[in-house]
Amino acid sequence: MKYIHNAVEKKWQNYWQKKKVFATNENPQKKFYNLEMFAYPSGDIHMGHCKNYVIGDVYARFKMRRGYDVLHPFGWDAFGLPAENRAIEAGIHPEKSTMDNIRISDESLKSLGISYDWNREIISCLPDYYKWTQWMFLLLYKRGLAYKKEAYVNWCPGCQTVLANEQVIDDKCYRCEATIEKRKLKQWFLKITEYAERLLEGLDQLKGWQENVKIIQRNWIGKSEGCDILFKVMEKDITFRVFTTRPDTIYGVTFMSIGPEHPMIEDLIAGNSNESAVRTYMEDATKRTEIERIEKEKDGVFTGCHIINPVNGEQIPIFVADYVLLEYGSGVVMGVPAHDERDFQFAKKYDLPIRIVINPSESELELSSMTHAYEEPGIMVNSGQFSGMESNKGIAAVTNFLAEKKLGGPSVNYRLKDWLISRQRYWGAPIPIIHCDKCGVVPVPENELPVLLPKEIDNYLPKGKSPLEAVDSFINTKCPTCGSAAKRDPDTMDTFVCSSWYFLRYLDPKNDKEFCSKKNADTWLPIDQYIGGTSEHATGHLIYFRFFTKVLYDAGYISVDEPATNLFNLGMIMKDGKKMSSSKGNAVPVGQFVQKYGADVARLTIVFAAPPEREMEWSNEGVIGAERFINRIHRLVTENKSSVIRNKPTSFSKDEENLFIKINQTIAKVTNDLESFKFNTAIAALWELLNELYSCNKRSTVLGYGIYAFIHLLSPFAPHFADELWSTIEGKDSLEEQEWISYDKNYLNNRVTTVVIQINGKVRSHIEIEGGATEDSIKELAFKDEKIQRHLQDKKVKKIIYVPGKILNIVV
RNA sequence: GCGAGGGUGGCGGAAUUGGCAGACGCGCUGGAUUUAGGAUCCAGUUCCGUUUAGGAAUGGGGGUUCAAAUCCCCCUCCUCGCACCA
Repeated sequence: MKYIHNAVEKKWQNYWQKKKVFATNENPQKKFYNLEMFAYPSGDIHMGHCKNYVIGDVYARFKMRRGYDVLHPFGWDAFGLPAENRAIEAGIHPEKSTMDNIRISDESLKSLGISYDWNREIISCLPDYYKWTQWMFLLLYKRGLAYKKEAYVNWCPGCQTVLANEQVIDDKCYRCEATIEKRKLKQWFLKITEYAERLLEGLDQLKGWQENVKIIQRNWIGKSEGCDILFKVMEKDITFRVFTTRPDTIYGVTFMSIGPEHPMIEDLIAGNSNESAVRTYMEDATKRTEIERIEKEKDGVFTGCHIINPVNGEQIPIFVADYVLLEYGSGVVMGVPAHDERDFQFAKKYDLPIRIVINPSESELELSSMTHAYEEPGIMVNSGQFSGMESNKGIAAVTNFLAEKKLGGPSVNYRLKDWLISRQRYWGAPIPIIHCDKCGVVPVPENELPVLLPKEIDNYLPKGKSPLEAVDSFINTKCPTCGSAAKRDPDTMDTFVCSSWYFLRYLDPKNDKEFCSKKNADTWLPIDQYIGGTSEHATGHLIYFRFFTKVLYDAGYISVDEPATNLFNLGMIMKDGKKMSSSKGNAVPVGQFVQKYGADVARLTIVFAAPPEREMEWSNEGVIGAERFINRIHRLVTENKSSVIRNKPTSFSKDEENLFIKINQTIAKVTNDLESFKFNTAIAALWELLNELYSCNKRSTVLGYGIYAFIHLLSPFAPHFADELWSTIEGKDSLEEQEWISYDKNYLNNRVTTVVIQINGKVRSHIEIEGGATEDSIKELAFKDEKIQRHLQDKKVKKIIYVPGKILNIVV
């Protein structure tokens, strides 16, 4: 008799729903916030998406059974490029497409039996959600953390919108892979850089985050300590502030480079003879993509102006050079060719002087034989009063010297840039700002939120500026301050804004007065376990939502300043060596799979194939194994139904005792493995117990108890099947309503232990001992052992090492 | 280039305060049952050695140790992140 999954799985899903088994306890005693990352509704949901849900579900169910009041919600990141691009492909209005997809996706998740509290489902493209996204924007605006500026920004010609730095991967768009261009546009930014230091420091307290993710974030924030130096331009009344980490090389400066986008260039070149040459260079440089700029030989053009070195009064030429980044430091760099490789190449190309000011401590550099810059520390030379000083000390000395003379001083720079959130796209939360000719930028008053995204729109296709600009009823409005005609900001917000605060909305999803009450926030925060793919989110979402948390903390709305104490990062599901996706044609659809094999087989396949944090290959072999596992359990239980008992047996034979020990060991192992996300080895332990129960040739109370325990342990992984088995052994209700099974500490150790006998570290024999055998008695047994005696012939025993209960190593 | 992680049978993977390498699964081999099975059950399955005795083996080389997949050094390959950050 084979197990038929379809009817059974439906039956239990209905039962869970009817009995509200997964409804959140509003007044938790022992709260546990278990959250899987927000996902965009793709409609054709496939196994590649499911790992997140399945792993999170196993953990949530386990925690519930351990007596926690678990909050396990889910919702949809429904705005933004992924959802909109999909809608455009299908030629369907984004709202219809998104809501249809959500319906399908919800069905799929329900068919997998994920233990969400569906009453708390949130959908970020609905007004009752994005009202609060807009509210968040206004909060940031009020706190001076949202501002509009004109800047060179990443423009995706495919998606026809600007993108944040975090959305540009290798010079390409993260959604459509078009090569990114630079455009000078006026855009909204969030001042995440103001939180750079706290985002960096906060990482230290995140003990439950993998070191790897923290390292990536540290690098992304890119703190760099150094010194600012003020340089005066000789020909004009201009002073540049220049950041350097190597003020000890200040005497080696032989030129100055300024980035081609720098706004001061116009002032520098005005009226100079090479004005037009510089303009041409600037235009060419701005047109190049970042990769083109990196890959080509470093070049530049002389501006006609000079700068004065503040420590020795030298006059130094100023170049415009496109290897200088406008966004880092001040966009002006001092050129020290002897001690910086880039400057070295530049100086060689233009035959600029190279002056050695640092020598290695053991030798002296020879200018004529130098092929590369010397970037290591050493001894300062040709450096005025600092000559002879160790360069590492010289950094502080020169910095102090400059500070005293008011020519500069210590400075810190971050690689992190402000977060560009404007999008010239239809499918997003409108930016709640009104532009008035008289009053300027005016925020929409809170009581007028949400600023609704108009549903009726002739053309929502991206076309380089926001489609909302063409919707008169939307764009034309009155200034809230002076009442005269004004226009709304036409852009929508980056979808990562929506996902920066969603974890708070689950705490109070129906509240129409606040994004979340303080009480609920204090009850549930922080997220106890956050689960998802971190590699793709390490520098985006996971920084953004930390940033939002800190802002809300500062504003007094929540009492934590880090959102999640534990973060578990998942590896992706692959198929044929590639990431599973419908566009690559290697997707295994959830609907079809569940129909054919059942949700529990899907779940078991995912958890057994590989450790959750590792990438896993979806294979038919894995499915076969999971299927066989279920059928084997089914047979065992049906054949022994009548002998199942729920109480621990109290008396047994020696064989039965060994089995009882195995049962207790398995309970302990599965419990520990569940706690630490080692789901694959938990299943392996269950297989072991299953095989052992199978090989019992005698029906006994221990076997009966073993089956009882097995069903318990199986339930987080295959909940429908376990509940069904539970009911066939006359269990009441669902296992979800039962406490997690405990083990008997007195039956964790085997009665008989095997001591390995080694000679010179090689295994030669085994001795089985019962109870506590002394070292001497083991030695005695070992030397009587036939195999050992043979190996010891003609040899002298030098030393004997005994590891209690494990190994006896005889050294000869 | 810099940073991080990894390399274990035919395959997915176990084993980390150093203590029997290869748990568990897949596949494969043999058998049982079944009138044909991608079903089920039993047994075997790292490699070399006909069997036994034994030997070799955790990317390669060296070291520490009674004992190394595990610790240290050198090399190599793979994956990921960052990449003109001054």
